[in-house]
Amino acid sequence: MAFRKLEPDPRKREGDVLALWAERDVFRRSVEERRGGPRYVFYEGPPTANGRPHIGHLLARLQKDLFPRYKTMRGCCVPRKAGWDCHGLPVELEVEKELGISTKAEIERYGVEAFVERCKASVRRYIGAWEDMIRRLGFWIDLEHPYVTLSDDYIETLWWELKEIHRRGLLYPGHKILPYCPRCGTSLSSHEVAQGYDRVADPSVYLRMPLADDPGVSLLVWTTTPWTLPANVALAVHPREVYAEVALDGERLVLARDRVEAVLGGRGNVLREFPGSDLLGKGYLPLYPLAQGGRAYTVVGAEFVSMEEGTGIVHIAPAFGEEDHELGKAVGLPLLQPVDRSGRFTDAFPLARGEFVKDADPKIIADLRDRGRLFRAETVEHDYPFCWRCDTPLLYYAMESWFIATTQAKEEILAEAETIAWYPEHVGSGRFGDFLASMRDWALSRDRYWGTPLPVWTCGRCGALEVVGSRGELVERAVDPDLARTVELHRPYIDRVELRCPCGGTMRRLPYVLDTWFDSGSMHTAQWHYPFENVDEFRASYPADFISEGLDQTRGWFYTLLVTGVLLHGKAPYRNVLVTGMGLDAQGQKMSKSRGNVLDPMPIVEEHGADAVRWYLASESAPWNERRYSAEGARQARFGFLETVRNCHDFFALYAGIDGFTPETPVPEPPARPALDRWLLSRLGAAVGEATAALEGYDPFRATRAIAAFVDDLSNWYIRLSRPRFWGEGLPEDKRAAYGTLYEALRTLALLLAPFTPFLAEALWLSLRREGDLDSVHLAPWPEPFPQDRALEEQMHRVREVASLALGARNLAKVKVRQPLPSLHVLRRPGDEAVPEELWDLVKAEVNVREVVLVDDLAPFRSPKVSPEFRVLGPRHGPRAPRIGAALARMDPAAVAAALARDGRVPIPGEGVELASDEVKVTWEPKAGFSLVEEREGAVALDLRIDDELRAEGDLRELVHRLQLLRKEAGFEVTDRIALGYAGDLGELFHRFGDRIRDEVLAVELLPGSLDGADHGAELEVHGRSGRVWLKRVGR
RNA sequence: GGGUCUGUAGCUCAGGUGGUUAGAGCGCACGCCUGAUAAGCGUGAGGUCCCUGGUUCGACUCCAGGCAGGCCCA
Repeated sequence: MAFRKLEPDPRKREGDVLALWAERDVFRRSVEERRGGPRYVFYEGPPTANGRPHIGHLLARLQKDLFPRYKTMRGCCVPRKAGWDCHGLPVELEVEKELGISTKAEIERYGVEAFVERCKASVRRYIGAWEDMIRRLGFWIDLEHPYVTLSDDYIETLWWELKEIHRRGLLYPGHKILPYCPRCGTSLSSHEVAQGYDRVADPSVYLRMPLADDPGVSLLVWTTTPWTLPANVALAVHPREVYAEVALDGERLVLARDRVEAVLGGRGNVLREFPGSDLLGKGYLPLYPLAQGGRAYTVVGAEFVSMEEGTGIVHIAPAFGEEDHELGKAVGLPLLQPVDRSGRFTDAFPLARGEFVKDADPKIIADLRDRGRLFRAETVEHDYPFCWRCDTPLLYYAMESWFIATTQAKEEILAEAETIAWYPEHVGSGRFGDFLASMRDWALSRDRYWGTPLPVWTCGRCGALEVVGSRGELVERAVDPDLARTVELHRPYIDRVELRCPCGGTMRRLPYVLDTWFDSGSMHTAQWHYPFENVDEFRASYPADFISEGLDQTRGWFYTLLVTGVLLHGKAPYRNVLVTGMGLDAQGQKMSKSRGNVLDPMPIVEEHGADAVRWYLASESAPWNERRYSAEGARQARFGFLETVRNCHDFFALYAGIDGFTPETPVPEPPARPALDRWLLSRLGAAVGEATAALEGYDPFRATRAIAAFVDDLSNWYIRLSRPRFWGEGLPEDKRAAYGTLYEALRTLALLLAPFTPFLAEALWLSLRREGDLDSVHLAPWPEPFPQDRALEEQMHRVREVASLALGARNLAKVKVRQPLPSLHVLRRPGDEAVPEELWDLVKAEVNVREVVLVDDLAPFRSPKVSPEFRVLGPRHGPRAPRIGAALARMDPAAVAAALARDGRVPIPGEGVELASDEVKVTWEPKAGFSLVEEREGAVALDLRIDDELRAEGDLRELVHRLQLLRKEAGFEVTDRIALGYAGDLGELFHRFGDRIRDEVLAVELLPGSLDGADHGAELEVHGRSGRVWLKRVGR
C-alpha cells in the first residue's frame, strides 16, 4: 500500500470516490454492519417535489447527513429512509402553470383524471432533480427505498390514522370561518396561513352610521376591508367601556372615549359620555340594506371590541370574520354572503358584480363618499395573509371543513412537547411553545384534486357517515368489491367506489382531499405502512432521535409530526431537533422561488466540489443562524481549508514514498518523540475532544472550529518546522518519529473530517489506511479522545509568539531570514525557565539565529529619549516652560528615565522644579546593532551584528536557494541527483562550501567550468559575486 | 401591534461569569520564505462592538427603552 498524492481536481476526486462508494456498496454496509449496535433513529422530512433544490435547502440537508455519519462512526446503526412529499397544492400549481390554467373550472374542463396524471409526472420529474443533487453532494440516504406519500400503501396508513382519530371522537365536520384562497378555491390550515404573511398597504376608512331614531347622530366605524361592508349586519360595542358623543363641524359623532384623541386628533367637543351598554339594541341606517328582519342593523355588545385601535365600534360581517361569525350565531344575526367561491361579488351586490373583492375597494369607498357616509379614508401598512403558494390575498370565509380536534388533546401535546430537546433551545421554548399555546383545531380538508382522499363516505338516503380505515374495509363495504380491490386511492378513481349503507342506500365519498401537511406529518408511521406491515420496524424506530429542518418548519412539519405522533402513539415522535436558519441572498433577502433570488448550488459544486460547499456551510456559522449565501464562501472553504489539508497529505505522501515509510514501519513511542511531535499529538487530542463534545451537543460549527485550528497548527507550524527532518537520507529515529506523528495526525484528521467532507476524508483514508483497515473511512470508528499535554501546549504557544516577535524584529531591520544572526534576546516571562531547550531550538531555526538568550532587562539593547511634554508643561509652568524644556534636554536621558521609573518624578537642576511622569515623554530606541520589538505578547531584541563567518553563511544559503530555484526551473524531481558546473567569482563559494552545497542540492559532482549537455544554466549574482552555473541531471 | 433571533473591521463571522490595548478568515498594502510551490509566513492599515439611558470603581458584555434586518404570530 503506497501513499500517493490526492487528485487535485475536486470534481474528479469526488467522482472517483462516488464510483468507489457505489462499487463497494459503502452506504448500505455502513448501516448493515452496525445492526448489532444501538439504534440512532433519523426521520427524513420529505422535500416537496414541486421545484428544484436551491442552496437554502442544503443547510438542513447537510445536518441530516452529518449527524447520521457521525453516529454511525460512533457505533450506532442509523438507517435513513428517503421520503418525498408528493401531494398538495404546490404540485397542482406547477401543473396549472404547465397547462396555462388557473381555476378549478378549467381543471374540471381539462379532466381531473388527466390532471392528476400530470401531477404524478411532475412529481417524478422533480424527485429526479433532487436525487441528482443529493447523490452529488454525498448525502447518504436510502433513495432506493423511499417513502412516497402518493403510494396507495402510504395512503392506506393515513386512512388508518384518521379512523383511529375518529374512533377517539376527534374527527369532525364543522362550519367555521377559515382562511380561504379564492384562486385555489380551498381553505387553508393555520400552519399554512403562517407561511404567507406579507406587508401591504390597505385602505383604512372611517364611516358614519346614523342612528335610525336620531339620524343627526352617527356612530363612527373603522375598517381596513371595505369590501366586507356589503355583508355588514350589525355593529358591536363593548358594553362596559365608556363612549362619547362629540360635536364636530356641525355633526354629532359617537365613538369610544379612549379613541377620541387618536381618531379625531383633538378636534371637536365632547358633549356627553355614557357606557356602551346604552347603545345596545339601537338601530342604524345600513350602508347597503341587503338583509331583512331579525336583529339586522342594530348595535350589539361584544367583549372582543378593542380600545387599542379603530373607534371602539366594530363593523360585524358574520360571513367574513371568525369573531363576527361566533357573535352572529350567539345573538341570531343573519348571515349575508354577497361573495362567491372565486372571491367575486354576486348579483346580490350589483354595484361591483363580478369583481374580485379586493379590487372593488376603491369603488365602494367612492360610492360611500358620494353618499356622505365616508368620514375619512386613508391608507395603512399592515401584514395581511396571502396564499403561501400562489400569493393571492386570503379571504376569511364561512366554510364547511373537516377538523381534527387537536385542542381536545392540547394538554397531552404540550406535555409531550416538553420532552423535546431543541437546538437552539429558544425555538422550542419561545416560538414553538407560543404556537402550541394558541393551538386551534386542525382544518384538515381541502377542496382540491391531488391529495390523499378523505376516507369519509355519506349515505345519500339516510345521511350516515362512514370513515374507512383500510382497503380491506373498502372492499368489504363496496358495491363493487372487484373495483375496490384494485382501484387507485386517488381522485378521481376512488370517487367511483360506492359503499353499501346499512339502511340500504348508497354511500358516496365526500370529495375532499387532505391537507398535505397531514401526509408529511404522519411519516413516522406511514413510512412503514404500519400497522399493515413492518410492525417491528415501526416499533424500533419510534420516536426519532434526531430530525433537522429549517426554522420555517416550526409551524409546519415540526408541528404536524408532533400532533399526529401524540394523537396516535401517545408520545412525542422526536427527541432532538436541530433547527437551521433561513437562507438569504447576498442582499439579506429571504431566498424563495417567488422572489426569483434563489442560488442554484450545482454550478458551485461543479466548480469547487461538494466538500467545499459542505465545509462552507458547516464552518461559516452555527447552523441555526440565518445566512447570506454566495459562491465566494465555497471558494474560500476550498482554497483556505481543503487545499491545505490536501497539501499536508501530499507533503507526507511525497517523502514517505521517497523513504519507503509505511504504516508498518516501527516508530518510537510518543513519549520518546521530540517535543514538537508530542505537541502536535496534544493538539490532535484537543481537536478530537472538542469535536466530539461539540457534535454530542449538536453544535457542528464548534467542531469545525476545533478541526480548522488543528489543521492550521499542522500545516503552519508542525510541517513547516519539521521539513528539514524529512530531508536527510534513510530512516533514523527522529525521522521515524516525524513520520509516525504526521501519519497519525493525518489518519485521525481523515476520521474527524468524514462527517463533514466525506469525499476528501475518503481520499485521505484510501491513501493512508493500514493493512487490515476498513475499506472506507465511513465504516471506521470515530477516534477515541486522548489526553493533552496542556503545559507543553502553553510553552509552544509562548515560543511561537517569541518567533513571531523576532520575525517582526527582522522585518523592522530589513534583514532577510536567510541571513543568520548571532543572537535573539528574549525578555523573560514567568514560566520561561520551564520551557525545554528543544522548543527554544525551534525558535533558533525559525528565526535563523545562533542562540536564544533569556534576559531580565532590555537596558543593554535600547536607550531612552526624553522630551518635554509641552502640552502638560505649558499650563503648569507658564513662561518658564521653555527653559525647563531646554534644561531637560541637556540632562542624561538614561538618568531621567531611571528617576521617573523609580520615583515617578525627576528634579530639574537650576530650575527648582520637579517634573512628573506626565510632563516628560519617554520613548525608547534600539541601540545601534539591535532591532527591538515590544508588544503585549512579549519583548525581544535581535542582535544584528554580522561577522564574516555569519556573512559567509548567509551567502551560502543565498547561493543554495538560487540553485534550488534553478533545479525547479529545470523541472527536476526533488530526488534527482545532479552535476553542477560553475564559473566566475562564485567559484570562491563553491570552493569554500563544496560539501554542504553538494548535500543541499543533491549534487554528485561540482566542476569548475561549463558542463557538457547541461539541462539548465543561468547567470547568478550573490552579494557582489557574480558568475555562471550549469545543472545536469545525472540520476535519481 | 406582540414574540423571537440578529446587529462586532470593506466582506463573512467568532468572542467574552463585566476587567489592561476586542479577534479570525477573506480582501487590501508592504515585506519575507520557498526541498509542500497554482502553496506558505510576517507586518501594517482598517472598529463610536447599532443608538440612548440605567446599574457598576469599570459596560461591547448585564438591565430598560429605541432603531434596523430576518423569521414567526395577530
